[in-house]
This record gives sequence, C-alpha cells and structure tokens, in this order.
Amino acid sequence: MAATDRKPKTLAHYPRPSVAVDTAVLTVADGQLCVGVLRDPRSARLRLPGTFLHEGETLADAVRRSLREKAGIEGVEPAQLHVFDAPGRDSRGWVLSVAHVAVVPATGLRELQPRAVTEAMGLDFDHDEIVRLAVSLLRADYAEHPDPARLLPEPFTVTALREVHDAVAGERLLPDSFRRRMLPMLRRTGELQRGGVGKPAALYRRTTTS
Amino acid sequence: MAATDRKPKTLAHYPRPSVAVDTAVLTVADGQLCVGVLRDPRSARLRLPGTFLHEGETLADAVRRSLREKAGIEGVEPAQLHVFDAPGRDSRGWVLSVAHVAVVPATGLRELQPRAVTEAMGLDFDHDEIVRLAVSLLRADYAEHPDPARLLPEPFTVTALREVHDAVAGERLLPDSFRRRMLPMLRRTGELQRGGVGKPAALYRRTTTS
DNA sequence: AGAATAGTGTCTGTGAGACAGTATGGT
DNA sequence: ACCATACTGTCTCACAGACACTATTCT
Repeated sequence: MAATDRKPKTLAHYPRPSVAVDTAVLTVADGQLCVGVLRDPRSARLRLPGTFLHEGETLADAVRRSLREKAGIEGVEPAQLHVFDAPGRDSRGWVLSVAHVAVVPATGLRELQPRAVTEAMGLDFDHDEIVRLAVSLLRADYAEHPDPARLLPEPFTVTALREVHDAVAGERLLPDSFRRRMLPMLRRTGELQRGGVGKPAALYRRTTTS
Repeated sequence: MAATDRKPKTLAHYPRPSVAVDTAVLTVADGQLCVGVLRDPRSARLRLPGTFLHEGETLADAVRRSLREKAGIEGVEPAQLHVFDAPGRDSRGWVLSVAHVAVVPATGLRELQPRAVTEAMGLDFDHDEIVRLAVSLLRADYAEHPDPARLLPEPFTVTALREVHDAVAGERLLPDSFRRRMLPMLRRTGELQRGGVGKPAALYRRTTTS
C-alpha cells in the first residue's frame, strides 16, 4: 500500500528471530477427538508437526508444507491460534512459534499417530498448550454450527451429526436439544437412510450460510 | 526443555523475517469507543503505534516499549490478536506483524490521537483490520463480564457501568436486562452515590471471580 | 409381533425484553 | 410539591432440558 518508502537497510539492522509453525491436526476417530503427533527422531519425545517459515511464504503455506512433507497430509485450511515467544523456549536459539490448528477427516492423519485429547498429552515444548487452544477453538465452533470443519460427508443424518459433535465436545449432547438447535441450519435432501434397524432417518445437508 | 540438542547453525541457514508488533490501544472517551492513532512522519498517513521486536524481548514487552516510547503510555497488558504475514504487505521488506490490543482508561491515550471506532478508519497497512479484531475481542469480553478491562474506577454505580458497556458495545443496552445480568458478578459496598439528582444509587465493586 | 431407531408434542424452568409501578433523594 | 433518577415486580416470549408418545422400518 505505502508508496514513498525507501530505506531497506534499516530492517537488516535488527537481529531477527527464526519463525516456526507448529500445528495441532485434529480429527474424530472412533468417537474420540484426536490430535496427530509424531516422535521427534532427535529427542525421542512426542511433538506436533512443524517447520520453519521460508522466505516469501505465508504461515498457512508453511503449515501446509510441513503437513505434506512430514505426514503426507494435503488440502488443509489451517487457522492461527497464538504466537509463543518466550525467550529460551527453544534451546537452538531465538525462535517464535506460531501455533495453528487444522482439521482433517477420520482417515486423514496419514503418518501422524492419533492421540485422544482427553489424555494429559505430555508433548514436547509448549505443544500441550497448543492442543488445548486448538480444542477449545474447535469446540466453540461446533457449539454454534453443524460440523463446520466438514468432518462428515454429506448427506448425513442428525444422529451421525450429533455423534461427531459428541466426540468434539467430549460429552454426550442431549439429542432433543441438539436436533432443535441444528435443524434450522440444515436442509433436508428428501432421501432417507436405508438399510439400518429401526425407522429410517432423514438425510440432510448443511445450509450454505454456515 | 529439550536437553540434548546441538546444531545452532541450522537456524542461521534460513532467511528470517523482521517481526513487528502493532497495537490497537482502545479506550472509552465521551461515551465513545476510541482507538489511539498517530500520524506516520514519513508517509503522513494515520497508523497504529508499533515497533520491531528486539532480540531477547517478548512480544508483550515490545508492545509496552512501543507504547512507552511513541505515546508515553505505561502499564498496559497487551493481548495478541493475529499475525499478518502477506508477503509484500510492507514495502521495506519481509515483515511479519503481530497485532495486539491494549485497553487504557479514558485519560490514558497520552500522545495518541483518539478516533471513534465507528468511523471507517482509513489507517495505513492492515491496521483497519487490526482495529476490527481488537473491537470484536473487547466486545466479546464485555458481553460476558462487568468491565473486564477495568476502565471504571471502583466503586461504581450500575448506571456508570452500563454507560461504559454502552460505549464498548456501540449501542444502548437495555437497563433492566443489563442490571439483572451484571448483579450476580457485583458486590455491594453499602455506600451510596451522593450529590446527584434523584434517588442515590448503590455503589458496587467487581467480584474477584471476574 | 416385537425390537430398534427416528421423530413429535408438551410441560417446566430460566432468562431476556418490555413496562408499570415504587423508593428516595434534590430543588 | 415536584422532578429526576434508582430500583422492583411482573407479564410475555423464546428456548433448553426432560420425557412421554407416535412413526416406520427390520427381523
């Protein structure tokens, strides 16, 4: 935007930090909210996937590159959480870490190991805190909207939707209230879920105004 | 935390970005939510106060330093908002900007010029967006708790509290609902506000569990 | 027919919006 | 006495929790 600016030298006068991205990759598997971790080959401790920011790269691109290279994960849309800036948090030097969260479908963790987020995670660095932030952001999203991260393929039944929300919330939601709160944000397809026991359930899609 | 790590050279191999902090300093003056701006001496455009992060300094310390040096503001507790990372957003080079928000009492803007946030701000860089984020965070806070930023000196009347909340929300809140929602989070001092017209109002303090 | 799941109707409690009415000071 | 402001009581409406009841399929 600014046009009349010319003193590129001043920037180089400051020492600059390395900037890393670390990402909590969340998913729902077996009715449990899980985060993908990997074992650091050097320290042998569990941690979240991350990388250093390259020149000319956005933070979101760095996240996508780290997930592609370290876990074979493609096509995520990361969201920023927080910058961790404590001096001395990384023994290798001055490093700022920008924590991110990404959500993938159940089979999408690839080479990451799933860990249920209910456990005390025991991850390296401040990665436990990153998981906490990621989970609370996701829960706030799911409290308001039907499956905003699109974990569930459309069309789906209200029960299937509630089971995903149960897993994210970490508790059983009340079926009646859940249905009443979600129905205004869903659109009936007219089709029914066939093949199960009991009355067949109506199938829905998310309304575009999610 | 990690102990057995020795390869300090690898960090230096990457080009590193300059990291800046930019801060929306919010306050309430004349019943209006205002943000403190200053005129950039070089570009002559309005912008938020900011600075580059120094080595060994936390982001919060950089924010405090920038506010002290550029505006004479002391003793704020900044909160992080977002990292702006678009390559080319700063013509001087590769700069990440970590947006912050800080709240000061009515007289606390010092050398910054107050601008009501209802206006289309027209600030430099992405500073309009920073103000938007700062305001929505503050509004979310005030919707839940009585004057969480402690703009109002204790003790105060419910009416004075509501006027601050009115200013933050940018609209007149309903006196009845506001009183009923806030009273459980307030503690009566027993004193009364004397000297005004009409029935004297009870004085309250925030409960410690804010 | 009976089991199982989907979906509806309704009662109750809570809290917001609305507004009338009461209390208590100043002038 | 009157006015201005603080505060209370209450009606209505909307929505969550709870739960009984109906609907529709499979076995």
